[in-house]
Amino acid sequence: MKNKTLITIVGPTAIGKTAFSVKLAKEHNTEIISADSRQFFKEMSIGTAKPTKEEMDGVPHHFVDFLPVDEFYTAGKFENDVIAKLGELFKTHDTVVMTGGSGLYVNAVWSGIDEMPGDAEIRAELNAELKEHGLRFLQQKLKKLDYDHYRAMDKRNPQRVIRAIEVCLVTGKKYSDLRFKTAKERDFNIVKIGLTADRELMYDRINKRVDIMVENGLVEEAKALLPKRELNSLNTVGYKELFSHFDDETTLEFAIDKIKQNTRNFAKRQLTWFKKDKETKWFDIAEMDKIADYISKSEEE
RNA sequence: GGUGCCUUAGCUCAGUUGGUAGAGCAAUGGACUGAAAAUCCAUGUGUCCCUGGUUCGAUUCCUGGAGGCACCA
Repeated sequence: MKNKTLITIVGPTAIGKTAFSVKLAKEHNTEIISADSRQFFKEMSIGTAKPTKEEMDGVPHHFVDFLPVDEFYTAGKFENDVIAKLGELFKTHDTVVMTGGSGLYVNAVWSGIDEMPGDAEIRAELNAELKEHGLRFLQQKLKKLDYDHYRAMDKRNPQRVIRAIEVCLVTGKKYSDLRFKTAKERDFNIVKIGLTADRELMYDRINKRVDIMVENGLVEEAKALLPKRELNSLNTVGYKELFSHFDDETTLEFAIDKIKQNTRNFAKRQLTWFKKDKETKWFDIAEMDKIADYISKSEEE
């Protein structure tokens, strides 16, 4: 019988996860783990809708604002760091709330990620090869290293091809032999809550939030980060569109519309990802009052 | 008011020497185990502005009309 519980709130961006988690955390007198791969970074606040001090309302938030933008972070590290943090928090709390929209990171905490170490240098080399010789060249390379995976995967996705080669080279083993070996059993209960809304309402919330970000100084925040635009952390909706604008490729108005559009597309991708998990219980934001009941029932089991 | 050009998918436009049509973007759906707010894949029926005519058949040609743009007055 597990006596500790991690309540997880997932869902598309701008649906209201932050406000709800703070409320939930206060009710359970506990703290929040954020699983938002862009709110990690100290320099990115307005564009990531990072919760403000006021919004946090006294509830401690972990994994927010803890990395500089030039630090390379991964889902694997996140898993380790969060599990360690949970070990601490569960010493003094029976329940912890995790909230976030980064599906891969959430999954890493829920069920773990396979032991498939990477290497930044090798990846950089492979990216250079991609630029120089093209995707086909890398596909052939992977075909020799791991034919099974080559056959099964989406080989038109350069990121996937590179990652697979990278893992093969670093470990000396086949990617396909390392994958899906892990379905870690956690020593705490996991309650999975999904927040959703009608598409129209969801998009409306996104559009309005982008306008608010601009009012709050998103353009200035992005401008300050322009010199670091090549960093992975800044390949992010809300920033990349403004970098193009600074290049004089687009008007500010066009860039803002593009941010809204890309955010809407992103929200849809989040829904597609989260919907795959059959244990997640979905609630429309109009009926969030029913969630508390669901949680207490889940905890009794 | 005159002359010329334009009116085709949500938007920008291509096209059919007359056999009812297609690109880009958008949109929609999906994939995705260490870059994930990333990356990748799939999906195109729309009174071809309206009206009448010619024709076996018109979105395509002709008449008239409406709207837009440009130039001339």
